[in-house]
Amino acid sequence: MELSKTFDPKTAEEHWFQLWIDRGYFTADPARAGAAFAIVIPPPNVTGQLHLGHALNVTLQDVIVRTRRMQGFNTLWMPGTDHAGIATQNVVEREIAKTGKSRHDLGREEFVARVWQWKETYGGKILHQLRRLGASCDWSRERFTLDPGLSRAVTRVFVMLYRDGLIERDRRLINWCPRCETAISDLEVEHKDAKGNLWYIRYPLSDGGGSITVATTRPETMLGDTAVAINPDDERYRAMAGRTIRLPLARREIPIVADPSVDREFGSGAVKITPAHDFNDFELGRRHNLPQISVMDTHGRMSAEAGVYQGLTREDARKRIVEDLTALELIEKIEPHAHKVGVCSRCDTVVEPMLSLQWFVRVNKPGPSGMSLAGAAIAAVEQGDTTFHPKFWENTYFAWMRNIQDWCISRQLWWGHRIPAYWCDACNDGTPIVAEERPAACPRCGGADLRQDDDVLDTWFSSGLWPFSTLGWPAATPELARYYPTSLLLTGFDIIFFWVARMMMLGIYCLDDRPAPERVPFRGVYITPLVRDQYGKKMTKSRGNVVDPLEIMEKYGTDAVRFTLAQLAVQGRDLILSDDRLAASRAFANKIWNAARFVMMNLDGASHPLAPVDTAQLGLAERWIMSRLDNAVRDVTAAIDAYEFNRAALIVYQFVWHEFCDWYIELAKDPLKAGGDRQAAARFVLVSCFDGMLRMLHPFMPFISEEIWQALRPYFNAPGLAEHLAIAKFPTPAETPWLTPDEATTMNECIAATEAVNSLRALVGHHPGQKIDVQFRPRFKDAGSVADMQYQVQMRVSAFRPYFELLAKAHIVSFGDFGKDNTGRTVTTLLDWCEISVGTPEEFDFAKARELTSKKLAEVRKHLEQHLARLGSKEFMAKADRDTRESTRARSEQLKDEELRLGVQLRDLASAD
RNA sequence: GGACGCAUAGCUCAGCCCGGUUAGAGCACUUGCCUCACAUGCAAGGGGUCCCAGGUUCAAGUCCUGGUGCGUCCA
Repeated sequence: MELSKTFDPKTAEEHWFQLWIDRGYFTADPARAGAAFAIVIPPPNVTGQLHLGHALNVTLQDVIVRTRRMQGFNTLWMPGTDHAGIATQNVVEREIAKTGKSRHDLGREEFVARVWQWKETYGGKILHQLRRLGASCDWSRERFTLDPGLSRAVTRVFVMLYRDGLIERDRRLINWCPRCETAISDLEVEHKDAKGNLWYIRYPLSDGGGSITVATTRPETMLGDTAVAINPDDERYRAMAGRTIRLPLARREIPIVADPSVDREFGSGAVKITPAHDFNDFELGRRHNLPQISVMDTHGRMSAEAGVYQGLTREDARKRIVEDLTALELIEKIEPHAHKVGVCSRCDTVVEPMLSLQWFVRVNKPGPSGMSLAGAAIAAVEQGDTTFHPKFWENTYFAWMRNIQDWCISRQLWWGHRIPAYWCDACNDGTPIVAEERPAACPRCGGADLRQDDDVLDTWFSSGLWPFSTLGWPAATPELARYYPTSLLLTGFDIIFFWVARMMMLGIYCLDDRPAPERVPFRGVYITPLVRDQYGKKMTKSRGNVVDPLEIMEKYGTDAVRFTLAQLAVQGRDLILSDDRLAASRAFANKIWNAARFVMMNLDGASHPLAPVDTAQLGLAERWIMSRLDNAVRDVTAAIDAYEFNRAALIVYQFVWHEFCDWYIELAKDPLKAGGDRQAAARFVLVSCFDGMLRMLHPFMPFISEEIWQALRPYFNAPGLAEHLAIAKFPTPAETPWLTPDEATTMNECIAATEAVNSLRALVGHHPGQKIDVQFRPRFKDAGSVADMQYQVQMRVSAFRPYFELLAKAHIVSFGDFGKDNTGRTVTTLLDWCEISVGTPEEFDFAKARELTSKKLAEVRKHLEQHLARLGSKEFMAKADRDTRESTRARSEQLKDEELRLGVQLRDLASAD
């Protein structure tokens, strides 16, 4: 079988992915043996499009999942999507709007049906995009947060929390999006810089004795003012506390109150208090028992409370009110003022703090366990039941959890889980009936006329259950027993609050029947870096610098994109993606492909499987590359275990390119031509090495590795060989070392000597292919005779001579005398233990060589001085540890010798022309 | 206003936790090679006040303090 000249990513990607799925390789079976390794995917929005954040997240998950699967773990990677309440509703509303209708025209039932229709048609898109990345999820278990099973879990948790007194309905100030017409959580509000004004408004005192000036950024809310506040320590206003003012335009009397929270430096030092439209004012109002007057409706228009301004938008009302106040000469001045405005993260509309009746989760109230939801979630991380990687993200988690506010979970939407609370119109009791199933009749009056609460739950409420609702909870399924707690969660830092924290709270609460460390939803949380563009900027739609992963996958191949992302995934640092890096990864794929072609070509005529080879009888080069492979395997395994994806990728890259291809393939060329046992051994090692290499590479580049592995598979001689690489065993290092330390040194010396000759070859300008004569000479003078030293060098060289002569395209002509220096036309380089000379052509310009040698000499002198200075320092000798002293002394000896030899070389070079 | 992260070659980044050879990689650049796996390649080479200032130490890119610049999150 022969491999085509170039690798075709597209064909391989489609073919192998389909095959893996058809064979059920990714299908989890809780009954199967092996320690469990489970990951739930952060469910993307059904409305989502694949972006680089997903690509990174999924690539890293796949790297770890594929590794664990190959290591024999019982692996589950749970895929799915969430229903994204507001986002999805918005998409469908926009669609309906094209026909000139609103959702209200359709009615709730019809509208929800339309959303489902939309979901069935377009909702699977992002999951298909994840498949194209090669995600080895158990696709047979795909879940959606509105699935019946998951919905049952949602209802169950709501009822549990309600009965435990941890959910309550309350009238509070919440963030309201007037465009989406729903409550949103604090986290769904983005704070943006805005240029506004600071209006200084004179409020006349009721007793006619002058006025007090307040400064505000929102004059239109003045109609809802119920006080003016000043700082009790502010001499300017202290006397006014307790007096009242007459609120302009509204003609109400409101008090002046003193409160230490008022910032004396801000504006005039006096502020208007509007408890129904500002969070700070709300708190202050509570402390002073102020009434709350809401002056806006759910559309953000002025309400009946606003009197003549009723029906105006917030913006128009502001204009009118400022005009009217101006006419009354109550505007003292207007200053430009930069401040932050809260906008809805979904639609960018300015959010309105609104007084509203909503459902809340009481996250700080002690539950049946004695701990609050937040408290338990904090404790779990403190105790190490769940660990963050990198660890510093735990600070972010703690900071937020310790300041967490009650969670407003109700949304005035139609798309989502409807709150399982029922109201009886007959007895009109005012308390809801909360139950998993709709009750047949009111338990209080027996009335059958029950109305379900109109609100739906925040989408994060259901995503908060994801790690166990997807496993079948509340039923006691084998999956739940086997895979919970999940092993790892990979997600972005931006949803530590939204999602991670909520899963922690709800997981610990729901799995209460287990011992403490088993309650948490995941043992580890790996926070993925942020992907930035090549200028280091965050990718955002508004910047227009969003890179479409599918496009780059098309251009470079999925394997190359995955490899690049893994290689750049450094813990705790953002990731900058550039075309250069992607191109380098594509070149890497090409390199591997061509190495495979080389091997395949040289297997021509070999038996499949290859005849077994006694590994103890292998040559040095063969055992050397096997030992390097083991080394790489060890390091890669450790790197993946530590979630150091960049290091793991680099190790694979270095081994494949700079050990296997650069050295072993070159070393194998000779035996491959030789035939017989040497050929058989080389073939065996090339194939074995490739096998190990591909297994190690597979988690990063699944497609090309599988493609090559299949081509080589017939030659593998192993009992119980897997049919496909996707389920083959991840390599482990041999139990006994392939090489003695001396043998390892020999190969290192061989490589160093080859590099030295190449360098000299380039210096003198010999053609790369030309075979050249070289001379080895002893470097150190020791107690023995010249003949002894020569003999020793000769012995060392003889250990690698055939390899060296092949690799360096060199012929060793002699082992010259030490001290008898080169006066001929040669150039020389120093190795640790010898020096090597090659002859120069007639026309060679020695000035170049002299310059090089002088430069080296200067460097050596500099370092020698440093070392001598250290050795000459009493303190160093007294305080540095013995090993350091020894190595410094040894190094200085070596440098001294190097200095001497370079000096001699320089003299020789000077006399050469 | 509070907190966190980052600063090393022209670019993108390792190395720092745990101080001690001549500070590395990829890309880019220069030179020479179409050497029968690969020109998406091979070989060689140039390129670094490790942001600044202090401190600790026999010894600092690495540890500590302060500063500057950039980024992010939370108010």
